[in-house]
Amino acid sequence: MTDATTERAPLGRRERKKAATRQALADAALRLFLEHGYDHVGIRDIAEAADVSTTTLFKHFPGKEALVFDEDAELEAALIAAVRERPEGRSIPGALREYVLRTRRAKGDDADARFTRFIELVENTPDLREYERRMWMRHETALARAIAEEIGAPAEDPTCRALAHFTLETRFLTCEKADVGTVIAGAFELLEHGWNAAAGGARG
Amino acid sequence: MTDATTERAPLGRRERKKAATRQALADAALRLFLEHGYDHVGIRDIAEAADVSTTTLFKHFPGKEALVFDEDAELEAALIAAVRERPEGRSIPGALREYVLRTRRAKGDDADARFTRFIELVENTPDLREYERRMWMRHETALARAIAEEIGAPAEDPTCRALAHFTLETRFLTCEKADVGTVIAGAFELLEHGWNAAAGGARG
DNA sequence: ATTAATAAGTGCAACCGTTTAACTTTTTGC
DNA sequence: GCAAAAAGTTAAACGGTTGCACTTATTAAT
Repeated sequence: MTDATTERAPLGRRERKKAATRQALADAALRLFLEHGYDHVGIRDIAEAADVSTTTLFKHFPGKEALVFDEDAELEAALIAAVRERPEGRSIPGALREYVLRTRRAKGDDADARFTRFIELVENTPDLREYERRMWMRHETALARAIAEEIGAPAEDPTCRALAHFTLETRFLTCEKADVGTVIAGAFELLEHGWNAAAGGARG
Repeated sequence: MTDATTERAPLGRRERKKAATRQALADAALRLFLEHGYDHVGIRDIAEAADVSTTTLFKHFPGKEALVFDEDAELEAALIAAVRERPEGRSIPGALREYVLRTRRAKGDDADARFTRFIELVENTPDLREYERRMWMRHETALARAIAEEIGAPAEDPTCRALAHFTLETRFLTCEKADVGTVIAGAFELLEHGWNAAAGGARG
């Protein structure tokens, strides 16, 4: 999903053109994907729809899947903040559960039909799901370090890393019949109790 | 890895030839991969080394990565058995931890140098790691059902599914400095305590 | 035994995502 | 102004994968 409202620096003629090309590519890609399905749209189609060559496309995006997703620098910051600035008396996995449940993309609530279709596209396209998962999982190390710092454990503490890993994984728990919220709750059932009971006692 | 010792049914001339071709392909692939590295060996190289055409290769294996891995029907059975036939008084996550630690492929212990090189190949090749992960994770549903059945929970119980998912994931916890065993232990630290403390009390 | 149906294997050309290399344009620093 | 660096563009290729038309070998039915 592309969000063009995040510009601030006074960018020169060149960078403006670059951004425009990038945007044209992302727009064309999303439109075509929604129209014909991810697998039925080729890189060459997208490039032509944006009136550039395929080589130019790959200068802007590292691969076909990346055409659909935006930067995620802010995502990691928010994730860490959820741990660091959690309300008084709330446990770390508790704060993480709240964050995951709050930021999970639900299909029905936001009135934006366009966004709903975007979510469906990702969920129904294995390639895109996999790509999103890899992107999301890259935050594991940062999250693990934040958790460890928060409780004064060594940066590589295995339990902290496991909590980080499992927390991030909750977003991709497969759910056939039960709805997503229930499955996530079930997962944190394990994690919260496990964290509280784990050796080391004085965990926040 | 290929293991030719699992034949039992009296197979006809045709299926014998088929198996031979398949074996030739797998052997050639592994040999070439170890020799030159996964990325430096093309499908066409492997096909030629096995003296078949690329079309034939894809009749036997669904993709390049599959040339390296064997069937995994037995793996799932063993996994389920670890839960079902666990010793008296041992908890389910306890049995799973024991199974995971026992069957994890350690580089140094088995005296087979060939096998060691095979493991290194997989671990150093992102494509192969990903493929192995996907194969392994396919057992999630079966494991979740076995766990649920074992404690008399509904087949789709979210906590059981979460335990299954997280258990399988332990094999792919990234570890930069700490060794694998320590990280797995840290993960089960969470899971075992969480499972014991989770609502439902009478869990075995 | 002949024959029809099935399945393995072949060769080739194509498709698709991605990369390379050569070339042109724009920007930047002197 | 001007040369060097950076970014943009293009056509061609590469590597995994698939489709198609065809040959050959095995099995099963008549």
